[in-house]
Amino acid sequence: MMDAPTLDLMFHALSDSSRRGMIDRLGRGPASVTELAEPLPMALPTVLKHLNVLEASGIVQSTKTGRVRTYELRQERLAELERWIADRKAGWNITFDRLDRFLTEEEPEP
Amino acid sequence: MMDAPTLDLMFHALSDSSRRGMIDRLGRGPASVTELAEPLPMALPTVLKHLNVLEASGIVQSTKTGRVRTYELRQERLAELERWIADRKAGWNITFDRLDRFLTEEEPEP
DNA sequence: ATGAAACTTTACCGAAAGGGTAAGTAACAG
DNA sequence: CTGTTACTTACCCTTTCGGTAAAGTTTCAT
Repeated sequence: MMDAPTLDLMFHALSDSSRRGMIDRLGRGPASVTELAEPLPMALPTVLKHLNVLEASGIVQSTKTGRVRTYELRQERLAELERWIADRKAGWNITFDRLDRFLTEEEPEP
Repeated sequence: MMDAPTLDLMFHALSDSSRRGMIDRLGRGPASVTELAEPLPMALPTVLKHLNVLEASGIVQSTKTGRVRTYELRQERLAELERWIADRKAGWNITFDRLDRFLTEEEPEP
């Protein structure tokens, strides 16, 4: 069960199209800062900030080897988010309606 | 296929726990502004802003009857978001690996 | 016709977000 | 040991965000 602050960070991380672009890129395998920055129309330090946001949210993970830092996607985290949405999308309507009918002793549906 | 600005709005809408609380509430059926505001520790105008954010993103929809405005969830939109995440979670790795092997005429896996 | 209920609008505030420059450090390549 | 590559840090600037109070509007009940 993901807690509220984590959900804040993850959804916020996804709310920017540059960051989503990086995620798309990482979907095809790990990449360095420079590789991730290359298609983006912004300065390197700005890219770094985006990557920090992504990593702080847990969507992405990085390790440094020599002078290059390599980022990779953490699909499990995306899976958790997907689950969160799936739960809301479904809605608890039917279940609660049935429960309510049961508790109030009304007629079952025809 | 949802466009970038829409994704921005939807993910941003979900990045606040008060707004997610409203979504949870709406998962059990439509509700008025007052009902949605009731559990939240903030002034009405603030709640209104949150609802506007949710509605602008398309996650929620409202109609006014008399003096009360009723909000309801739009699960289709959540379904679209879920799909977006699912696509990234899966990763295009396998497909591209196979394509790459095919294009470069390497040996197939043992 | 009056008043309460249920929003709505306006105006303002402090903090955080997204962007940039400039300068700094760390590891290679020669 | 010097230059270059690949990040990293430190600030600065502007816009957006979440929140407020106060005043306005529209309905509904009496």
